[in-house]
Amino acid sequence: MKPPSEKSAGRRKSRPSFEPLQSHEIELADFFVRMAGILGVPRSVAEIYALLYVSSGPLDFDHIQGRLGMSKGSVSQGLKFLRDHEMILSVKEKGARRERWQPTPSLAASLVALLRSQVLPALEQAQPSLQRVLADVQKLGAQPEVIERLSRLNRWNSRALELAPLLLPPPGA
Amino acid sequence: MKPPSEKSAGRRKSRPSFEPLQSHEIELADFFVRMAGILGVPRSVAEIYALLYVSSGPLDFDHIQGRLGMSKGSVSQGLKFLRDHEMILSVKEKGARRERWQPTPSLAASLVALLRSQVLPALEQAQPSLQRVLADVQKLGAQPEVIERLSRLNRWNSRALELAPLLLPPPGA
DNA sequence: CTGATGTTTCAATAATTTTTGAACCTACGC
DNA sequence: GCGTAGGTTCAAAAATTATTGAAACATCAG
Repeated sequence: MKPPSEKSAGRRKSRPSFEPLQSHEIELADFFVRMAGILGVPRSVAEIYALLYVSSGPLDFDHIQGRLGMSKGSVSQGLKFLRDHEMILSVKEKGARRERWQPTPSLAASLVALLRSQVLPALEQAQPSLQRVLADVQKLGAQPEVIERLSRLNRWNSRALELAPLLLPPPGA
Repeated sequence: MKPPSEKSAGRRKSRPSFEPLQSHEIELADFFVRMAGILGVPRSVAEIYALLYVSSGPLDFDHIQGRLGMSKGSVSQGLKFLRDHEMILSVKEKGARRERWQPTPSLAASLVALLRSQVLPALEQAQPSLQRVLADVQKLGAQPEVIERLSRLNRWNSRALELAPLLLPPPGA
């Protein structure tokens, strides 16, 4: 029932025991959590990013887990998310086993990648769907007003798809 | 236990019985639900908007509830949300008791209002917080790299706040 | 007023999303 | 190869968010 206390941990593996977050770290995390929330990014991911953001050097897996007090699973998934969206970089020293992480230089670029990954697929998937809907209401002889609305929606979607590569340039360009 | 069947409803109040959604209506709803999801807007709200969007005239409370098959509570809250974000208008005929709803003319303006309401408060609230964080890390003598990052974040936030009124103009301007 | 219609509120429930942790991989140094 | 540090997976639990529906409220016609 009672887990071994931090201090009396066995000899074999001196459980490092990390500092709890400092108030400025918490405050920054709150900021990132809030912003992330708008885009539907989970709290744990935002916390990891915030920690890396205020840290002087790159941090490894165990430090992140220790300082944030979250589970391995969350850290692993969070890092995966941040990696996939090109928001962090691994800095592996030669001869070292573990990876260490830091934010990519540009937060702006990171946000663009994030937006891209959310919005673009939706726009692409919508295209044929919207065209079908428009065709349907035309066939069914709907009011001109409704047809006009749906036409406009279609045009918007097309334009957004054309513009997307410019506004949200893909990583390799 | 057994509710009175649709057809055999009592004389007094001929329960109207609304048509189920047609396939093109469902498809459009899916589109709006998807897009709304990106901004964290709940499904029921998106469905209401979609229905009004493909409907020829304004719809009243009962029609919305009936055709979408959702509860009174959801319809009420959904309409409140859409009203608050200026995404729908009520068209009450004189002498009529119930309100009837239709989308505002510009979906673009609606989206702007929505974004505004999500992003602006976050930016405003963040301002003092970010400044405190920056002050703290300076006082604590952090690495120049970290200080630089946080300075940049601060500048961004300030600029975003300045620009916001231009990009996301408030309703009355 | 009064009664009925139309709408809102909100506590309870349902649905969804996030987090956890233990089992399971994987690759590297030996 | 072998053992193990380092990390991933994923089913179950916890936390959060959305929906329901019955009761309360508001407003208008009579």
